Amino acid sequence: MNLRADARRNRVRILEAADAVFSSDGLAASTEQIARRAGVGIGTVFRHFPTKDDLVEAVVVHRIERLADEAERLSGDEAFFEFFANVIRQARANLALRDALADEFGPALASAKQRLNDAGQALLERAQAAGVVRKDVSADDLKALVNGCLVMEQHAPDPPGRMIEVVCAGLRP
Amino acid sequence: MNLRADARRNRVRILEAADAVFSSDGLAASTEQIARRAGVGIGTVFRHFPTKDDLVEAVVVHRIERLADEAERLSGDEAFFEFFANVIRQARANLALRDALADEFGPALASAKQRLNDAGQALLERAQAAGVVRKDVSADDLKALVNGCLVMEQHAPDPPGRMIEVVCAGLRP
DNA sequence: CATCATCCGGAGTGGTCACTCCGTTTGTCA
DNA sequence: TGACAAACGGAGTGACCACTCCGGATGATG
Repeated sequence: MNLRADARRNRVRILEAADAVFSSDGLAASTEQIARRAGVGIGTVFRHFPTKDDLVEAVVVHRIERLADEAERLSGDEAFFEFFANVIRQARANLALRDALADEFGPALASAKQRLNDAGQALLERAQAAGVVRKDVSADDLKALVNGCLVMEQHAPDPPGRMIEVVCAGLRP
Repeated sequence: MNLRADARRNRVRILEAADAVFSSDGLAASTEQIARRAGVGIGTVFRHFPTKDDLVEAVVVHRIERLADEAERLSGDEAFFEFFANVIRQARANLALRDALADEFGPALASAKQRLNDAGQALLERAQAAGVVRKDVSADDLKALVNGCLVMEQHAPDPPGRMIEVVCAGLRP
């Protein structure tokens, strides 16, 4: 299971390059672009990560898990709105995160997204119980709201955050 | 400029096929798929419409112009909300319209979209003057709101229209 | 009916992508 | 230091796309 020194070094380089490229260009960026940036052949990328989805997961899963962690740590009646705004803000700044939330990839990413969704659902229900969010919004609507609001923020002119505010206002009873 | 009889017939078939395919599969559908459905070779499609954008425009522009017409005919303080809901509802039912609103294509489509946007802007300003829409929303936000709400409706479970209501509620002062 | 411009069909071109294969290089360890 | 497993590099493969090209078919015309 121990990698050779050069393999270990290249693996790190590939992950750094993938993080940079995916973050700025989105997950549709080509594997070759990542290989170039890492100073490595394409074959090397595919030995370390046999599938593009594997590379995507290696780069993105921990970001989503951190989002879920942050969500689970929130408290208070307004926690849901903080969660919502936080997800949008981070995904707006990171195209890898944005694409990971919008599209389907490997199973590890799917379960991380499930965790995030569960955390969001808990906050949503708490907010609804506190009467700060309308009751006709379900947990299944959450992904839709997040992705839609993300598109709004992406297309809207500066200053950022206005669309988040509009949607959050619409979510109140 | 008069076409031969078979050319005229094929042109109609291609337009019908393109309308059907683009509407149900989106504008990313391949030209070959349309040729097959029209019962025609790919070469024939490209003689009538030298570029895929040309074909897209031939199918979609009149739909957007009809939306603009409807918008210009609206009146009353709630007209903006009717306009907004109408655009979303139609684009949700027609993937060609959805993609045409979201992405860039030829110049004819661009100017049709401009007309639609102008009509929307007029309604927005009227609504803001009447005090039914918050004042910190600009005309440039319109496309963002429409596209984002479209994504919401696409991802949200039934019944349709709930996301429209949330966003419209958020747009009120 | 013959002639010919017009139009048709679909194999072919060039581009991009994820992914593979194998000859070559390199780290490791006795 | 020599020998070998491990890792590398990048040309090659196959799939999909928009778009082209030209030999053959066909509708218009006198």
